[in-house]
Amino acid sequence: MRISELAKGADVGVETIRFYERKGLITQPLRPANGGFRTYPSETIDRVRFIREAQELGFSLGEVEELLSLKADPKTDCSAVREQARKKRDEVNAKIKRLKALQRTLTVLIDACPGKGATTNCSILDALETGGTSKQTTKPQNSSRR
Amino acid sequence: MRISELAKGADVGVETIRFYERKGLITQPLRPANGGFRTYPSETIDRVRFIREAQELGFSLGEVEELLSLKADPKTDCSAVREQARKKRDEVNAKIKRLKALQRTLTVLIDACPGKGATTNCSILDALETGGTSKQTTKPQNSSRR
DNA sequence: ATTGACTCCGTACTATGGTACGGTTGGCAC
DNA sequence: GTGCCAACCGTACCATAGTACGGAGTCAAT
Repeated sequence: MRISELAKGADVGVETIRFYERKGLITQPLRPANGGFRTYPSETIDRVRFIREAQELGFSLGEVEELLSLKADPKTDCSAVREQARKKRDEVNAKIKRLKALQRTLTVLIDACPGKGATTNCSILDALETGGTSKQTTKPQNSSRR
Repeated sequence: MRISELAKGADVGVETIRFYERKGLITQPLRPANGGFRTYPSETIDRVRFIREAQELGFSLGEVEELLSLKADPKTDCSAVREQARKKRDEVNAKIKRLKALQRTLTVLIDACPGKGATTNCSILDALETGGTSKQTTKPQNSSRR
């Protein structure tokens, strides 16, 4: 398939494909020696879709690369890969937990909100105090400036 | 409290506080008429912390503003606020679902990985086929380019 | 009253993740 | 073989989210 078909299939622009190629997230197929256009394997669509999905879930392209490279060097041992995957899974779990906390806060807000009248108590920051999204209520007083 | 104390309390740089002020995410206290430095109410720490937390959970500053403005205009009816909160909660729920799918994929990968030897089958994209993170296996063939 | 740390403010610079532009070449149809 | 669209490629530009910088003002201690 050609680049425009790939882009369409993954629902991104052609420029985005090229951008990912420059970033090394997808490998650019060689141009045929006899001249002409590059042809992409259809699996690349899945790869690009995965990139978008992971990105929308809050991973940077750098992190997406880490996720994708869970396959890595075919001559190295697999245990490192598994460790990486575990680490990533923990990260994802942590993120889920925090999102659930935020979700609870929003529920507190929704329940507290009378649904009509002035917007007293309809603040997410007020709801926070009741429901709690904060990971750290007591600050650890880190002295080192950033 | 002064700006540096606020920044320290929220674990961000002073410049970040100023940046949020420019963006309108936090209101800049007036400088005392008789000259001198601005003083910030301590609640602002919570506000800034919330901004960081929401951001890390994948909300843009624009979206964070939407979350924070779930309080909005004190003279308008509260039902709009509640609707907004519901919408945000649904967004958060959707994100949690997708993260769970990714988490399952990672688990499939971890389980499939022998833990030693060459890294065959230790690819997240292979695991995807087995576990499934894709929200849409059959593409909706959207004709409009982007 | 001078020093030093902090504040204020504008402007400039950075990184990330694209998006657009313009010129050239390639493929294909008529 | 002339058009025309798409691919190719480099460079430029954009928004977001800060971060750094330089000069002037402020506060507090010595």
